[in-house]
Amino acid sequence: MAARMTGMPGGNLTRTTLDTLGRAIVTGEYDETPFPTEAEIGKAHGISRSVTREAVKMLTAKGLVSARPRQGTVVRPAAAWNLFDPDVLHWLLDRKFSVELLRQFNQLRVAIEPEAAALAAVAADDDDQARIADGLARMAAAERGEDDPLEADIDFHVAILLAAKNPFYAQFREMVATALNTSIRFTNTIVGRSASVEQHAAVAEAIAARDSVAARSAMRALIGDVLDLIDARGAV
Amino acid sequence: MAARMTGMPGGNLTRTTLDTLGRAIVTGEYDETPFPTEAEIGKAHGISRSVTREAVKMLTAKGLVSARPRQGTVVRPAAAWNLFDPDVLHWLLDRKFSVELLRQFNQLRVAIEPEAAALAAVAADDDDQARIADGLARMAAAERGEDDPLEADIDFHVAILLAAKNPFYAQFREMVATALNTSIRFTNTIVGRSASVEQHAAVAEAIAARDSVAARSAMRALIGDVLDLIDARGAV
DNA sequence: AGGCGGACAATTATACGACGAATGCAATGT
DNA sequence: ACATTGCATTCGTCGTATAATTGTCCGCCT
Repeated sequence: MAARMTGMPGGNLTRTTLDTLGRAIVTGEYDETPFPTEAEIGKAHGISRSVTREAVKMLTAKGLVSARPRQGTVVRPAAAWNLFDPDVLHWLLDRKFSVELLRQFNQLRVAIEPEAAALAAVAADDDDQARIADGLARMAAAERGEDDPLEADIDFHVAILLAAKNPFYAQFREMVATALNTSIRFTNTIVGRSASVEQHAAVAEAIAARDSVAARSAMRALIGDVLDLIDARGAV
Repeated sequence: MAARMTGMPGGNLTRTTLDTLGRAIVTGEYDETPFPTEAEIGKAHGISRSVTREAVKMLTAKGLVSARPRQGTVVRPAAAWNLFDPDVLHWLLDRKFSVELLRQFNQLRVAIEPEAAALAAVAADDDDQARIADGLARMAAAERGEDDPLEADIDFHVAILLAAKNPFYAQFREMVATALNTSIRFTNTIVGRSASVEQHAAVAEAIAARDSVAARSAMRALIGDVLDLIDARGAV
């Protein structure tokens, strides 16, 4: 009887259940219908109540639901969701690729990354500089078709986030990675990225020259362009 | 035999266990000694394994630990922690009030809040404007000893974050609140906040005038001053 | 008739016990 | 010395039972 979904990646039952429920919640599957009870979830997925409870507890930890006796488990308003949780963000970006969400996320990037570049200009050590330079080199190589453009782009931005030497900025690492990953098909199909490498180079040079102000404005220009692109497209 | 810690706030056993374990982890209690087994945790706290597992699962959801059979549960490196989780941030700020952490957090605020103010200048509706004005008024009142300065300050900043009309910015709501809450005893004991109200007023006026640029720079100046304060103190 | 209080029921919270699966480690044999 | 095998440990999963909480509803009192 048990579903025995051991074929799924992650192997672990609780994890797969968490994923399924998380996705269902962010796709608004329980906006009208009430969230099922533990017993119902278990029956529907062919899992025991222990597994169900652990998955629900993890959803609770991420702010997606809250549970009380007699009331049942209820989906919390989206404002209470922990958007910076990698899982939650992943589910959100996967659900249907909303341009609106992409715009909002890049509005965040335009705040974070310029400041990260400014901090990096001050705090980056030799390893950080090397990593940034490497990311840039890979972007240039990708331009010539010799490397993966997405990976290179991600590496570059992540290198700067890490070079800021601030754990809060480092936190955006996985977020930027997943967001870039899902947004690339959008931004890249619109415009050639010929200018992009130059802009990235400007950022890298400013950081290498330890010029905080220049690094900040270069990065702001870079992401600002992406935002303009999205706004232009979104306003259609 | 069971500890019956029903006197604790939050009432719920799993929650209190989560809190205890979370605090222990961020205070580095398991940096040397290995993380205990589920059975050990249960025995130590006088709780069943179910509760233990659910608490550990929540820690897993927040990125603090990872578990594998035979290997046991291990504390993940701090870089993997979900710093933007309200619980995690709370535990961190509570642990011993590190000036370094406060500085790093305000380095984040100096990225977020000016941009939020700029967005608010564009997107704020009448309710948002009213809330911002109210926060400012309360700060002024607090200046005269007629209101709680901390609450007023928090309300003001939160109002701007919400006015940005971007869920990612709204996310910082609880973070700024808790951080301000714990940092107030630090920043407030150093300098009188006479100038502070004026700076806040400048931000509010710029937003009311729908002047993004002015709002951004005013907010940047405000938090920049806080940062300078911390840097001056931290550099002793 | 209307408000109020208590019984009832539904649902999560907690607990206990058992078995399975994975895996690091050691013993063992070649 | 090395590969293989067996073992012990620990998390993973399951099932069931009981407690606690609280919304709902019914009946009683005013």
